[in-house]
Amino acid sequence: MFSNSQFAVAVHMLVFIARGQFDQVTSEEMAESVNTNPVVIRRILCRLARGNLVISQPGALGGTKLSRPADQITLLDVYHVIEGCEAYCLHKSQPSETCVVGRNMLPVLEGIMQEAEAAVKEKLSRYTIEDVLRQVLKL
Amino acid sequence: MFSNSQFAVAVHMLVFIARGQFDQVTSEEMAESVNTNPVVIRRILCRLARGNLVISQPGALGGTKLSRPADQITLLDVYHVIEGCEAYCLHKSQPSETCVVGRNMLPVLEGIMQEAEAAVKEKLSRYTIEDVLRQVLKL
DNA sequence: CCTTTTGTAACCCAACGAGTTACATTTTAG
DNA sequence: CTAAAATGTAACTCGTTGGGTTACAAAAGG
Repeated sequence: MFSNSQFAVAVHMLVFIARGQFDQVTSEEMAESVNTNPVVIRRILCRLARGNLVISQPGALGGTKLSRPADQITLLDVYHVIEGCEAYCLHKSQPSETCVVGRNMLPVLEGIMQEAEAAVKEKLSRYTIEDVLRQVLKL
Repeated sequence: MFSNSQFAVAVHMLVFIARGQFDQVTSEEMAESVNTNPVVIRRILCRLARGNLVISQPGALGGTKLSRPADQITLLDVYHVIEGCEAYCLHKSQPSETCVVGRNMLPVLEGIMQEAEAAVKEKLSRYTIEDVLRQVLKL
């Protein structure tokens, strides 16, 4: 969960796009706001597009826009697109099969971690890109 | 949050110690159950000891025991000891100061992430090592 | 046809996690 | 007093990963 900066950058990008209501935005412009390389932006952009959060157009006058209004994109949507499959990290090596604790620890921990992750998702679902944009502009 | 296996291993260790109610347990025994190197165990053990969750004794017949009953150690206690300071990852490079979004994104995200982390902590506080041990033995 | 932009591949490098060896220190047994 | 067993910790390796960078094919408008 959030072990790299991709989620934060993705939210930043979406908010940046949302602010310029009408026009499309280029990866160059986003890179400048985030202060990183455009390729880093485009890598994340790809995933956002595949997750149907944005629509990108190549070519001159190309760029990216939101696929739907900013108040209909939640941070949970972003989380789903970015975090992929493994949200948390458990044992690296398979614990002992001959020890009761070793044998059963993983499934038990799995259950607890999923519960924790569900709590996070619930929180994230309560914020939209619009909400974040509003908070950003209010500061 | 949980970007490495230390939290899982720490819980594993504590449950392992709790199961052997009376005796002390050696890092060697824990390493066998977790299936890793004893030094990996002792590194985590150190932090658990400094966090007053366990008491370790060097020397022959030495080992480790819980500092208090297993039903008085929550997973939140473990989280506090293991996760240290930075629980989540935001931007790697400081965003643009000249862009409204760039300038204000970090504090806004910080607030949201702290709320998410609080939700996780709340969930973790509801489980004790005793609870986990019971679940493990029931499987 | 030229320019602009996305989409991706390929590479480098720094950071980090985990495993391992080694050893000083502590403590008990004999 | 010495040997053995255990913790505590430093130091090293190695594989993985994240992020930055260059390069280039493909798309699209003027």
